[in-house]
Parts: sequence; C-alpha cells; structure tokens
Amino acid sequence: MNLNLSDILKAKGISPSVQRVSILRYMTEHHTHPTVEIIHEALSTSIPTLSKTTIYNTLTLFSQKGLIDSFVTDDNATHYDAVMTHHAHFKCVRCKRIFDLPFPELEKVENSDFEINDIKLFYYGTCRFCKEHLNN
Amino acid sequence: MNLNLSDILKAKGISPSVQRVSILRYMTEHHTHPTVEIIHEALSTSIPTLSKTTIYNTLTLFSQKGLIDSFVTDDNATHYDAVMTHHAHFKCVRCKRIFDLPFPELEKVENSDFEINDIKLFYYGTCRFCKEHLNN
DNA sequence: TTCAAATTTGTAATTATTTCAATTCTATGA
DNA sequence: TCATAGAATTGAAATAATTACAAATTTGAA
Repeated sequence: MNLNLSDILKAKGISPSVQRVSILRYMTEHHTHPTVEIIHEALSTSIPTLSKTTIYNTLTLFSQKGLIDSFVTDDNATHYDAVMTHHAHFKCVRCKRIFDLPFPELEKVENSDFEINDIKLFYYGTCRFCKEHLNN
Repeated sequence: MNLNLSDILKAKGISPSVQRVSILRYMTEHHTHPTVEIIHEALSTSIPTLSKTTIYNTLTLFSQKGLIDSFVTDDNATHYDAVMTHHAHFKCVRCKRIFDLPFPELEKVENSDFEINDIKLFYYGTCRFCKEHLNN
C-alpha cells in the first residue's frame, strides 16, 4: 500500500518523502475534495511538524504532475481532488459537502475565438441528507 | 438612464443611493465580470469616499435580490455579473479575461440524492487575442 | 425641522495563500 | 562511514480577499 503510493510518486518523478506520501495517501483515501486546512488538521496528528506551506507546495506539485486536480467553490477556498476521471461536482449549500457526479454529454463550443483546454461543471443545491434531517 | 437604474433598484425594494446606483450602472455598462477591487478602482474617481465594504454590501444585496450573479474562478476572487440570462463562462488562462458563452443543452441529472438549484459551467483555455499576440 | 432608521465608512479581524530565508533531510561519492 | 550539496520542509512574515463592527453620515417620514 505504502510502496504503491511511493511508486506512483516516483513514476511522476517526485521523490516520495514522508510528507508527500502522507498527503497522497490522504487524497486517495478521502474523496472529500479537501482544502489545505482540512488536510493539515487531519495529518497534523501523525506528523506534528507538518506545515501548511508543505501542503500547498505538495498539492501544487501533484497538480502540475497530473496526479490531482483542483477547483474553487464559492467558499473561496481551493479544493483538491485525486479522482482524475473527468466528472462534475455537486455542492450542497447547506452542509457544504461536495459530491461527484458524472460529466454529462456536452455539445462542442462552436467558437473559434476560444481554445478550450478544460471544462468544469458545478451543480449547487441541497443534498438528500440535508433535505431529510435539516428541514428548517 | 439614471432614472432607469433607480427604478430597477426600487422595483427590487432597494433604496437607490448614489453608491448603489453607481455600482449598478458600472455593472450594466461593463460586462467584464469585475471583482470588488476592479469596481472600487473604477468608481473611486467619481466617489472618492466609496469604501470596499459598501461595494461588498451592495453586491451581496444585489445578488440576494436577484439583480446580479456571482462566481469564483481559480484566482480565488469573486466575480460579479449583471447578465442574468443563464450562460457559461470562458476564462483565458493567459490574460485572465472572462467571456460569456451560451449555455449548452445539458442532460438532466438522474439522481434523487441531489436537489439541484443552480448549474455553473466554466471553460478554461486561451482566447484568440492571446493566441495571436502572445505566442511565447 | 426632527429624529429614528438606513446607509456608508474606515479600521481591525479573519481566512486563504504566497514568499522566503533558515533549517533539516537525504542520497551520493570520497 | 562520513561529508556535503541539493532537495525538501518549516515557520514567520507578507499579501490578498473578505467579513465584522462600531462610528459617522444620510435620508425619509412624522
């Protein structure tokens, strides 16, 4: 398991430090689209000296190497995502959780003014849990 | 023109102060998806005392009353938009400008776990101007 | 005209992120 | 094995967007 993650990093030309492996492990085990803050809270227990700067550096590196994706939502924080298959996101405006949804068929943009390299699709609304339990 | 904007505000139950009318005018005349920073720079000349807090308050109010929309892009800043017809956005990763694009036909999400109230679609890439003039 | 309520303002606080220099770690070659 | 250069990490400070909030100003109705 650990070896596996190390190998993934090495395959991308990233030397597998304790911090990097931990962050990658967190990302692959938690598909919750965490922010730097959340990751820091979660990993500080096992690596007390882990700094946010390292997490920022690491996630930026992972992103550049194509290991993870990132996006911002209307909380103005960057969320990271280790699921690299193209998908859409649903954000519950109540509990703020972000869920994956399949990316729908999209007609191509007929406009030569724009060279499109990436498409992001966000749904906003209320999740079933909040619908059922927080009726106020 | 001015009367017009005042009336729009009044129709939404918003009293048309100088600041609010100016901000609404800026939004209707500039479809550039400005940030608070940009609006502040632009209007400070004519209203030197205009504070960012007022701009934040006003845009939040306009948004709540359905006069404008807002979204964030990967610059982690909130952009405001007075074009209220549903459309998509293209952001040029070079010049950072944001353009409107028609919102494509989308298949309905078949998932009772989510009640969807809003959909946002962003394209990222390079605009024609940057393609032609900044080839580096 | 008066005054309460609404609005605006400026400052300070908060939050996310970046910068950067100092420290720590690690792999390599003597 | 040991020294050491380069890589990685750290923490503190700087920056940027936003919010909180109390004081000052403006406004509209009585």
